[in-house]
Amino acid sequence: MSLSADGPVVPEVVQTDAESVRDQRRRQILEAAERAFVREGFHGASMHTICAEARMSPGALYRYFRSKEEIIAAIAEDERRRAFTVLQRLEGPGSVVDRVVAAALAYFEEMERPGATALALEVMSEGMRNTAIGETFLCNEVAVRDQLHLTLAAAQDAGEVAAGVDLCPTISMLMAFAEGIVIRRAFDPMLTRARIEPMLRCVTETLLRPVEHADRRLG
Amino acid sequence: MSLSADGPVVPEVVQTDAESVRDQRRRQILEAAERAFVREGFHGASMHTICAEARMSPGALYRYFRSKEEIIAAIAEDERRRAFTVLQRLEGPGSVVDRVVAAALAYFEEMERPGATALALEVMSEGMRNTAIGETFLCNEVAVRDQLHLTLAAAQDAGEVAAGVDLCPTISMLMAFAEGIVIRRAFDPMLTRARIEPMLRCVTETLLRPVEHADRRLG
DNA sequence: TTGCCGAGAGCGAACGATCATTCTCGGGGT
DNA sequence: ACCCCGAGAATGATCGTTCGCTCTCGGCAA
Repeated sequence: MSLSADGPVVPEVVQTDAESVRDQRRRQILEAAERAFVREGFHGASMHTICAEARMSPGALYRYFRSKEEIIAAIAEDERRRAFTVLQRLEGPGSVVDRVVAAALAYFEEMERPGATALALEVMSEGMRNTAIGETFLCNEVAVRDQLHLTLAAAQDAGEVAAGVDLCPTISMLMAFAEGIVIRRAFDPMLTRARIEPMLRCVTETLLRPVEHADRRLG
Repeated sequence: MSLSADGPVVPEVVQTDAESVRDQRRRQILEAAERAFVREGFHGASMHTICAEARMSPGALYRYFRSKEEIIAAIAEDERRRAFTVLQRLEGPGSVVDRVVAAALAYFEEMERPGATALALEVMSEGMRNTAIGETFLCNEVAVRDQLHLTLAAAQDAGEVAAGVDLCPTISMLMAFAEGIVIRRAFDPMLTRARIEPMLRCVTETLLRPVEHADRRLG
């Protein structure tokens, strides 16, 4: 990065600070916008509301974001990045079931942030239409699915997942279950982590075991 | 209701026809609004768009609905009613697992209607804020939960569901799973009924079996 | 039959409010 | 001196809603 070896040039600290100030302003706006969107939705919240929430004039705000759409896109991308981060748990220690459950629990914890679920629902709604936000959302879905596939395929090779399990629909089921729990948790205070975990683990084990077509009854 | 016993008054048939025409217009508007909302969301779609979709002028439309909010509420209530209807499957023949799975499959079929999932997501988003639509949504959630509780409690009394199963969180899990599958299906064409059914059945059986705390490994 | 009547459906321009965005301009740092 | 930042008024567009008007149609007196 240093262009000259000895000249005092512009100290990197200053440049970093300057960028940091700009980034800080952007983050301030994004956090304000997030609060506004949680309260009133992407289309329900006006720029004036966001400005008020960020304690900024429209003129100032528009120096950092070119449009409302750009703010929404940035927030959707943040959401994407955060959701994807929990998949690091897939590379931790323990059995494959342990790791999948750990990732799911981390996801639930992540979504406990106030309004996180409301925001996710908003992103999903937007994702159903063919907007740019939808692109981001679908891209993330594919990335999550790929990551899960890598983990489960390795576990299957190692004999930890039954050979007869068709991974793709199984992954869909796991993702559906996790997503469904997140949404339900927003309305249902009974769904604590302590109550979720054993069932989640049980279901995960069931899904990764060989398919049993025999008609079973409870004993 | 009849003020005179023998007078010819106004024949009821005429009145019925008049109401039918009005109901037909209302349904025409609701269907148009639904299409518009699916395309652009509750807040994204304007009354002009809805009017164009319904081939009506604003003046005409406002004779049938007092506000946009009223249209949204009517659509949310339709959604609620439809979703609740599938629970009739809980009273059909077969084991409790059969019946729960049948209800879930009926729900998936119901949600295959174009845009149904988009609409449901929109209703959920709105439901997260404390609007009147949220009231409708939560009311429906409770009704579904109660109905499931009745069925499962009866099955538990009959010994068909393990006595150790805590029904309330189990019901939450079942609902979460079903809802998650519906949402995922909107993005994932792989989730056909044929692929879903065995896994759904397997998971349902697992959830209704006694909790096993012992650490199990695949054989 | 003809002509007039009132009711209600429907139309589309128009309303005030609010939307996202831009313009103008004063103040502070270099 | 310059320059960029930020404030806040102003912009045209669009929002949900209303208003004044026309058209249609059934009933009734002549």
